[in-house]
Amino acid sequence: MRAVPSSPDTLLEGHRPGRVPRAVRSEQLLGVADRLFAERSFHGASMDELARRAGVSKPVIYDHFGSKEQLFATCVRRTGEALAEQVRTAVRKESEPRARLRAGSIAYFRFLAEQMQAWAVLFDAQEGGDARFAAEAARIRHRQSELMIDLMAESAGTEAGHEGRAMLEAMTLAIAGAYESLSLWWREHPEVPPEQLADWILDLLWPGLEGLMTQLAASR
Amino acid sequence: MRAVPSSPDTLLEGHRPGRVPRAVRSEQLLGVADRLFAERSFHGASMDELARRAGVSKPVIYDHFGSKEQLFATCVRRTGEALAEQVRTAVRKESEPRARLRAGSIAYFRFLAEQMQAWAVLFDAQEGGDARFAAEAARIRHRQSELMIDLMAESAGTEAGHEGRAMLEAMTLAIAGAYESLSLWWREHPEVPPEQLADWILDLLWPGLEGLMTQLAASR
DNA sequence: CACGGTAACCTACCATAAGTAGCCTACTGA
DNA sequence: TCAGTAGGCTACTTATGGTAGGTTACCGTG
Repeated sequence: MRAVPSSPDTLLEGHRPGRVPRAVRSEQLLGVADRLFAERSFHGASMDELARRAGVSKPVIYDHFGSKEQLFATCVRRTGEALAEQVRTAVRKESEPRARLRAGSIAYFRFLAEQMQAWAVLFDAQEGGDARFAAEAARIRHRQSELMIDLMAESAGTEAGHEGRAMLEAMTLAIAGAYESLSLWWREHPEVPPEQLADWILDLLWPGLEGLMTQLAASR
Repeated sequence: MRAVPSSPDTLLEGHRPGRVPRAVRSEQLLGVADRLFAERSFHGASMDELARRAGVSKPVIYDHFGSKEQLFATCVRRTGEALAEQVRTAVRKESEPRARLRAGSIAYFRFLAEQMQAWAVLFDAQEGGDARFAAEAARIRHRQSELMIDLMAESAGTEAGHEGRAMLEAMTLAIAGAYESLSLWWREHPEVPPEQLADWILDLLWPGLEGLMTQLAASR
């Protein structure tokens, strides 16, 4: 075999076929992996296919990412960060707590709608099955909700002490879980607009959230 | 080889070693599988080890359950049903909506506390990784929350129509997701008592929930 | 302008674990 | 007594994550 390294999946400018600088290769591999995981989900994606699609041999991938799980974790983390960034930006455009939460929620669902692909990577992970990225998934969820709460608190000036700390963390995660599940439901009902989803979940969460915040502010 | 089938994991009365009626073997296998999945999580558990522990050969397991995933799904479903039963019973002991939700929540967390093992089976699934039991997990989550809402509605006499239907379903799932995430958090903070968890999440969800219910009742 | 060192890659292989084909054997009822 | 069958077993195949060890293009230096 070993014919001309026939144009791989993604054409990188410059470095014709083979031989590409490490950073570039990494990026390319992550891109291909993102797509692959998105369409086949973690378990269904094989490293052999990934290698084939990337026009590269398996050891190259292992040299870059160590293991399938690490590669997956990296993909998830990147997507999670992009999502967080979107939300953060949207939230910062508003000043009133409820408006901020609403804006953040809409941004969140919009991101999912645009990046169904990335979305799949993010959530099939937890659904998907192995308990292996629990850590990664949890971290994302954690950061996501912490972000929203923090951003809300920005305007409320709350900073809970002792006991309230645990509660805040727990509630934060619970909320993130609610968003996650709702996102899953949305997959089967894509006709519902993001704003609608946001309004629903705000109606559900906001009253209690407001109560918790004033309660925290009082006991500080 | 083929020595005396040396006492397997679980001694079944009657049928000494080998040869056991189908139903009994099924039950025994499910028991061993429950424990195995609980300690090793789906991916980490191998069918070879399961067979070894059960004192049986692999094809027997496949004859009973078809595949590792089906076996796992069965375990999850059973546990989910047990959980639902606990919750249902607890909820029925109260009559006021809020009290019912609280009782259900406490029962939910108590179940998890007592059955950490079963719990692991239920939730590592989603975390765990493969997107393969998504269906099963979703179904459980769905039923779980539907149950709680239905039981609450029992006393409120609400039965939404058209549009509200979708919202109710979505919110129902969101709530289940919140409980799930909270349960995950609880694993790292077992010192918090179930009642405390219940109160926290009630403070978070109840106000909005009440609002949604009256809103539905009005638009009916 | 050789030329040694290293970064980027590859071929071939191993190990594990899911799942299967085909045979054997203890019990049951006629 | 003796089929017929439910309950089991051994021994394989296949798929796939992961690795050992060698090969070639590139680049800075004497």
